[in-house]
Amino acid sequence: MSLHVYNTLNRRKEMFEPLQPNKVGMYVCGVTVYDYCHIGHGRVMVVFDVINRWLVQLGYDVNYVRNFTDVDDKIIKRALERGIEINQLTDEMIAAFHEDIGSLGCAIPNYEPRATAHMPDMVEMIAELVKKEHAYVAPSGDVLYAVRSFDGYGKLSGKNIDDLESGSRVDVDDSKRDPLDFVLWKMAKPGEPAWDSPWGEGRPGWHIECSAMSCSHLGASFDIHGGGMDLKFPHHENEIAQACAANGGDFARYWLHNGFVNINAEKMSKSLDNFFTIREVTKNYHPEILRMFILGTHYRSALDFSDSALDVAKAGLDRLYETKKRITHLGIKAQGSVPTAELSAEFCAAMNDDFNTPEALAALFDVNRALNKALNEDADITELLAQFDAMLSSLGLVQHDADSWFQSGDVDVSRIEALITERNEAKKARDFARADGIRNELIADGILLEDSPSGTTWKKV
RNA sequence: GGCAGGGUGGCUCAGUGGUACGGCGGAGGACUGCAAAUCCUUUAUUCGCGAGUUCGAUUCUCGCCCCUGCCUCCA
Repeated sequence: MSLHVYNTLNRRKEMFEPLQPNKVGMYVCGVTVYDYCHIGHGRVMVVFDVINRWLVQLGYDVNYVRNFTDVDDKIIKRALERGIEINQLTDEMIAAFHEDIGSLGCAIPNYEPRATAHMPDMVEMIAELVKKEHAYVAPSGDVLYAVRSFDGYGKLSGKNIDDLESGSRVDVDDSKRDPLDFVLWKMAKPGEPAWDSPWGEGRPGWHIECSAMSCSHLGASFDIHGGGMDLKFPHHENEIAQACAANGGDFARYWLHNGFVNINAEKMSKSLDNFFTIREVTKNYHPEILRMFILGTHYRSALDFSDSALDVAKAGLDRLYETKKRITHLGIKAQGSVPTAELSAEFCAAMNDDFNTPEALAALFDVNRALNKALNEDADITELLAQFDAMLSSLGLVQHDADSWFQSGDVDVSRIEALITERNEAKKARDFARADGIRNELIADGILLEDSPSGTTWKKV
């Protein structure tokens, strides 16, 4: 079965066919860098990391682009509050972003453009829109996009302009020809960061940067554009209006949107102030647990965040690491990568069906069980191990050393090892009272000893 | 008000026109000096409620109830 993806544009699953055979251009909306990433951001990054991995697994040459919004009102405000330069803030947050997202096991995209590095592209696109009369200069001096000048406006989000206005919460602004018109170029107030433009010193509106950066890296028409569900309207709608009107291309052909992360059945967001940052959560839970948690639910569904959900994710991940640990201790290594044709049919079908990671995980656990069974029976595991490995790397899971997975934290390793040696001697002498005494002593410290034919190991519990 | 998505066992999460995947948890067993891990067996006559279509619906249609989201910055 070939890859099918749910395309928000047409509200159905479609067979995925890239513009150029074997090549995929994918743009994902990144973050505005004024604060640390929360779990919701983490979800987007993990989801599209897995999508990227799968496209690569399918043999596509993927050009993955993810931007940083490093000019914006919130950034200006935050820098002012902290009394630091804007660049200092954005550099700091970009570094933190890389740390956080990297800890989640996400590969770095091919390009990570910053808005401030693409001013000429934006100015050029705005000029084109003005020239084609899709944009106009308002009395305030701001350049606005005229939504009614673009026929397809509302197609992505399934809205029409008149409906939007009837029940609208859109601010009425006299300088706008239509309340839904949005800013392309914003005139700078004194003290604000500003760039030159034919309309005076100012800065770009939020939406134009993604149109300009995606087209500049991927062309006027490209394959995939992704992001969180909340960006569907107005951000992505506006991106389409800008890019299509300016370039005349298709812009993105497949629009992929991931669902929200919820807290107590409510959307996690900055505005509701009910968010957890990645670094907060990973203080208590290994980041890979967060990744497992994210992949346990289909990317388009809502994901309910709670400690108990993370505990469940951890339990599942532990199970996979147990297998890896057994294999590691037996000194067996996987032989290279597995071509897609040889990957488990169930796993492939799941991933090809709009990246159904929960179902893919079910296939993974089936292989996990088969592998342990084979190990118990001392059978040949070459094939199973290759499958196991390929699935894990497709999902970006179990990427750490198995022993350190179970042994992380503050522990006195030499003391544990000494006690293991002492206990082994006691066992040899059939002094089980002493042996159990040692084990209980360690259990009190959160250290669990496990005997196996290949020796005694320990882990933190 | 408009539009969109959802309600599946103790929890979680898939899925399908022919009585339901996986994980966690529970129970029993094998293995073990005992454990742990692993494996095996078991744990929903049932998929929000009502009606319809059908030989047959959790899956399709209609109505209802409830939840969430978008319509303003937001991943």
